[in-house]
Amino acid sequence: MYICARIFISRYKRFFMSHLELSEQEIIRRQALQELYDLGIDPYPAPEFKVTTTIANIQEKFHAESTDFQDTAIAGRIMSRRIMGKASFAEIQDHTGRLQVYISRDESCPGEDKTMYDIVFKKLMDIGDIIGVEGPVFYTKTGELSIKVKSFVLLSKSLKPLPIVKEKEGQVFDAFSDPEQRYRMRYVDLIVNPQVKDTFIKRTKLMNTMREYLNAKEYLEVETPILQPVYGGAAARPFKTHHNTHDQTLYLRIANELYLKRLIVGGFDGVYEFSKDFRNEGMDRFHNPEFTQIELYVAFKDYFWMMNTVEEMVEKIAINLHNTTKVQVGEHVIDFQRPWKRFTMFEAIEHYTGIDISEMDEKQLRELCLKFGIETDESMGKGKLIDEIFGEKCEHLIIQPTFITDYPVEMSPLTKKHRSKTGLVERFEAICNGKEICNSYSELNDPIDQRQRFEEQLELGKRGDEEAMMLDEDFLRAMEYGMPPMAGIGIGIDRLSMIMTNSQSIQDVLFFPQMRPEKKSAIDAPEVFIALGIPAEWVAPINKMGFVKVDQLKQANPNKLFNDLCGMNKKAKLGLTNPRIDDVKAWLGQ
RNA sequence: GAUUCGCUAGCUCAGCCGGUAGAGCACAUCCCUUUUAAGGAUGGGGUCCUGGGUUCGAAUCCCAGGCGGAUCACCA
Repeated sequence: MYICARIFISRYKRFFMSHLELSEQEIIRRQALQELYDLGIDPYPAPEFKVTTTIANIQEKFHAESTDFQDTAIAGRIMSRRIMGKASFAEIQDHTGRLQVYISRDESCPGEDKTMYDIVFKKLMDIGDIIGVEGPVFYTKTGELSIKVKSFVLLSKSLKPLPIVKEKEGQVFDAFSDPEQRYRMRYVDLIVNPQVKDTFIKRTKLMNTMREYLNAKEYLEVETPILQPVYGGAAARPFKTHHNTHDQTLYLRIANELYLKRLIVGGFDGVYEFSKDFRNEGMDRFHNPEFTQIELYVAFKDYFWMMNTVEEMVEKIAINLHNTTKVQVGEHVIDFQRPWKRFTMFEAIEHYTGIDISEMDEKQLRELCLKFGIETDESMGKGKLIDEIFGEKCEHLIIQPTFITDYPVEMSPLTKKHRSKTGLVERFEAICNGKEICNSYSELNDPIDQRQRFEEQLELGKRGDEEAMMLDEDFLRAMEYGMPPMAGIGIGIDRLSMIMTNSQSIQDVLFFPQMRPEKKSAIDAPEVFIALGIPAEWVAPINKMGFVKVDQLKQANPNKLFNDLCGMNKKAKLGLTNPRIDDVKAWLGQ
């Protein structure tokens, strides 16, 4: 009895309930799926489908006199269909583009049996299905490049209707543009919005350009720990996790700087890593909790050398992606042609505010912040105040790629002191489109100085700076063995990708940006309803009426519920035996 | 976290001085052998985000909540 009920429930879940939950179009597609099986057609076949070319290749190489492309086979997704009796047109999309195919009944079914065209193509296939087609390439009467289909095969049946986006002369109709849906269902976004694919191809090309550039210089691409017992190398709040075996707290890395430097101590000349870093902070159009940066460390170089290197590398990226050093970003055209402008931080502040702060002490800087309307608090040292002034008054105004050099020592605990200017360090950031795209220094390699800087950080931490760095004893030990002088840099891949692809939001350059979990309304399992004495087949209709929890159902008016259920049975042609009013009252415990 | 805007059919959106829920595309049926954002005709399709309140009556007005966008704050 128990087993019988289980079997019944599971069958009913699969067919009956599922149908009530699905949209009409989804039900129709599932019926088509069954009809395909009935015709002996596997909607998800195993054998390889051999494509002979890509759509882009056809579009590029075919012309009216071509004798190639007589036996062309392509595979892709049906994006539109126009059925005109014995002849139809469909658009197929592969990974390179879209092409029209022409399917006529007599060309695709030369024999007596016209089932493939009349039933399979016209009735059982839908927009979104993935098919393979074979036939010659030709131009239609209206001059549209097409494939005349001699045969076709269904490769994957689509059960959910795609959003239909149409476009003519650059004007887009019915765009699939809701950001939430685009980011949550990136696969759909990629199918219907071709420019999205392009953005991500550019992002990969950007990283490949860097990789090729650095490999050509024989720097070694390495991997370092993501789970770190002591996080460091940047100022940020971390994600915290726990390793059971060692009963140990671990942090997801906020940067990989300290590990790469250990490798330089170990004797590598140049190392780099594309690293996913994690910072437990706010989210907006420039910030995602996980993000990518490349960090590069090269022994025996200084920050001037690094400026030249990053300039050259980023210029190369612009050229590889756009065939020019000029890139359209929002309203601006940004030119990455070398050499980039260079300002010291003091020069930049003087340039944008007219005030020379190079001789000011902490008190004067605090007063200046007050004058500029910049909020300050007691935890802020001199360096932080200068950084605030720069951030508030300069950074957003810098559109063309510009190096800002020579930062205050307080903000840069891992940076070598300036060779000639006291109170400053040999550090630069490149600013572009009002945002930092990289951060670099002549790296501190004096272990005594480094220990002192860490201790100053601890002091800042005590003053309330939540981002002050932790003291990393193992890193200091490495440095005590002797660390070569070196230049190091971190480049934000997401930020740079945004600029290089003219994207407004970091979410547009991440395939799967972090989002809140999708809300699932709490519902009671069918068994809970059945326990009230409700026949299994009536649970789905009751759910459909909005009663998804039994508590909710018990509040219902039994007379109305009885009427509604009988009404639904009739209207939706469920073919069920109506309950009696006393049954309904019994379910509700009345 | 704060402010603000949005959530209506599979998709894009209208309706919002309260009175039977709409359009285009998509879908279904029929007709049609070269169409192109779209062949023609007919038709089906809704928990108007959720919950509460006001009211004879709420997609619409009020309150609370959910999710998302934008701006701001922290940060790369």
